[in-house]
Amino acid sequence: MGCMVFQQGCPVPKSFYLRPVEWVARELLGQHLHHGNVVLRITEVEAYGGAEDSASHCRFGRTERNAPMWREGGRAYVYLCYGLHHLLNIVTGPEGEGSAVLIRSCEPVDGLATVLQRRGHVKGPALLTGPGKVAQALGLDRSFNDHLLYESGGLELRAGAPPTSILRGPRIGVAYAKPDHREALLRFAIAETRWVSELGKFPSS
DNA sequence: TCTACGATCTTT
DNA sequence: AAGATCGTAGAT
Repeated sequence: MGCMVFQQGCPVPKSFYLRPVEWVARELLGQHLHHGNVVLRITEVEAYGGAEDSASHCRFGRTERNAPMWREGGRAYVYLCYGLHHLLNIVTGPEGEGSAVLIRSCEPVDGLATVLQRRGHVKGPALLTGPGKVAQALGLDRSFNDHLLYESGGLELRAGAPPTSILRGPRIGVAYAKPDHREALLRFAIAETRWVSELGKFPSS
């Protein structure tokens, strides 16, 4: 169970998600999100876990908004951020754990014309670095909240090529959290790609 | 009810 | 460096 590898193009099974959020986060790198004709390769993620994580939406316990996060892993948790951007999370762990992985950046694999159309006339229209851009490229809104990613139809996760090396650093935009959680190294990115936000905030090593 | 504030992105 | 823009959560 430590590492799960699937043949490329296969739907990722439910069991993949029912593991510690940090493992799932790392192994989501390289996997493919499918929605309609659009296919994106996940290049950057962040893990958020449990009621103890003061950076997580679950820090206040069960609420109406975070309900999907508390359910069984393998579903989407989509919410509106700053009143403007939809953010896509993938719920992990068993029912009641309250952990999820934020999808922060992706590289377009297919359906680029659709992505460009959805992005509009902004600079770097296909540079999907940042969670708001990812959800926009996939055409997601809150109607995808609670959607199961291991069932066919709609938004799906399928196996892609695993990365050869991974960057690890602190999460972005969680200044409000307690120091331990603010500084926790729970952001992961594929090293050999430019599809990563805030690259400078990884330890220079 | 009321109020403050975001797991952000874009332009200035 | 700041504005856009609104749902959520905690306070009243």
